[in-house]
Amino acid sequence: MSEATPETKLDFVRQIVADDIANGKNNGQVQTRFPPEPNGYLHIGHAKSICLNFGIAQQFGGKCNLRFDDTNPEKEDTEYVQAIEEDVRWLGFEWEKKLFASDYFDQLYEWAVQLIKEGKAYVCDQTVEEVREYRGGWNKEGKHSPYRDRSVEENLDLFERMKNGEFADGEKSLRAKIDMNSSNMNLRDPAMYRIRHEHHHRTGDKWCIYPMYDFAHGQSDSLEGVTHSVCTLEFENHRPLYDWYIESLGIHHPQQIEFARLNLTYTMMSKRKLLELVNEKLVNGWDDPRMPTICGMRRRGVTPEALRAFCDKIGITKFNSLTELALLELCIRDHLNRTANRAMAVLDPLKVVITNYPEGETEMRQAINNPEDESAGIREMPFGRELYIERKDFMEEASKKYFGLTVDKEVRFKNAFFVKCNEAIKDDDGNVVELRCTYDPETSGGKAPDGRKVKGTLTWVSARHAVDAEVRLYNPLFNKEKPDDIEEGKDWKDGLNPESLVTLTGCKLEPSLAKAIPGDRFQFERTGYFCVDKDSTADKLVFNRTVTLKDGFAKSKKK
RNA sequence: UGCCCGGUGGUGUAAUGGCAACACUACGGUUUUUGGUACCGUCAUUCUAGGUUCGAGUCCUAGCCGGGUAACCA
Repeated sequence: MSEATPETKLDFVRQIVADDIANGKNNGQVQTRFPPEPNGYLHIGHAKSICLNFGIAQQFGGKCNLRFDDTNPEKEDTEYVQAIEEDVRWLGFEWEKKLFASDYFDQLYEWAVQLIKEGKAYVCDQTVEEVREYRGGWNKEGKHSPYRDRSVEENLDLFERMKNGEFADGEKSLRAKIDMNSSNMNLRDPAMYRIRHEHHHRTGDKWCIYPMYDFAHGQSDSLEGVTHSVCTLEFENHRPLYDWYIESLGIHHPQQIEFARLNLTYTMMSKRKLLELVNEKLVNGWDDPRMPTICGMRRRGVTPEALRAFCDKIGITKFNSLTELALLELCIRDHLNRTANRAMAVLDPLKVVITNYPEGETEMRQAINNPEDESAGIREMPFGRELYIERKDFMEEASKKYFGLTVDKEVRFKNAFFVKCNEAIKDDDGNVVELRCTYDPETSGGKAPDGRKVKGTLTWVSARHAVDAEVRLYNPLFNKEKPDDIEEGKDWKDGLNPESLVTLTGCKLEPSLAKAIPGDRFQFERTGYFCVDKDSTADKLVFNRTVTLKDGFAKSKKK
């Protein structure tokens, strides 16, 4: 269970945890939590946090909860709760407890009353605009709200009446009485409760006042016995407030630790913008395989193992980094290379007729399912007179660097024979529509008895037995490494890649693929990793390209 | 403009005062019935300037650069 070997380097968060255990802090216990707000779908950035929080618990013999920070009913919904649970489980983690901040609304209310009684909180009648004005600025002192010195009795009465629904939204708020001249804006009498006559997805209409994140998060951690409250960097300035509430209330004090969120090249991580892509139908839903969402990546064919390996490789620091998409692709390829069975598929078919192969005859050729995994076994695929190869595997004129077929050149058809092209048949427009070739029956093992060698090995499928499929090729959703860097006068959506989805129809697959079901993953040899999409039916197969293979030839061509 | 947090190859991380290490990318090569995989090789004055120290990427000071931050969002 423990991934920590003596050589394992601990990131700074794990180092803190390890030190705390060594020092006997929290009685050597470790409790973490993953605390999403159920207002959207999880993306790969959340995966980093999930792997960190659950990973720490696993590694140090602790526990990790899944807690929904559902303190703002406006944007939240059970649809998201279910999706989040599914995604966390799919990633390979199981929570100790499933919790909701909304379960603590009664306790939180009592704590608010306690702070009022201690003169540390007051009901304020200022409008949002007035609060902003009175807060001052970075170089501007704050001013006390005229309601700051209300008596405890009045505050108690007013707060109860807020709860009872006697006031309209925005009419009043409960504020912490801290320091209107703090250099940290979060401490200039922050709001604790706001009035929202809104239906909550779990508490229904019981409440019309809702606690702010700051007044709910730390106390929720505390209630759950969280020892290490790990969150992202933008909450650094909230830590003093987190600590202030905990200390004022005199309750168990978890330690908040902040780390840098994930940034990926060619990828947009903003929840708001992802929502916009979905709403404006710029993508086909949250699980569009181009989306950086966990469900999108799942549909695309990415494995949880690959995602976890990625999260492990990127490390945890406080540095605002930009990770290259290539690293994610490496992790995906690495896992799929070991686990995905090989198959032959021709995405852009060009017919090949083996003129010296008897008409109407077929023979079965053996193919290794996975050269990286002997236990995957072998399969058979039919070879005959008419075949398909990739159109790009034939060139009329080619340099010596080209390993494909040209007229008068011989190549190997993988798992079959040496094949030589004799003639390219063209249509009236001059397009090559068919290759007339001959094969050498003596090369059945893939080698020639006379020792002659071929440079190229091509993939192929039997025309008579091939099954048709639609294949969806995915490219990065954005053209730019940093889609958030928006040029003057441009919109972030101008950076969308028009070729992020390329749909191919009439692709020809080896017959064994006919029985593939949604979720099945394969390596189409020499092409990439593909999985069966959920749109796929027995009548119409649909494949998604998860990631291409590394292509050394394409690279050398670029030069 | 204040406050907070950062800064190590193209990228991401490591080095916990003692030989700057690992991975990715790129480039070159070996092997190969996938131009895949595997394997080998090449790529750094640790942001700058001072200081402390026998010794500084690491500690101190200043500067420069980057990020966060002034919702009744999280």
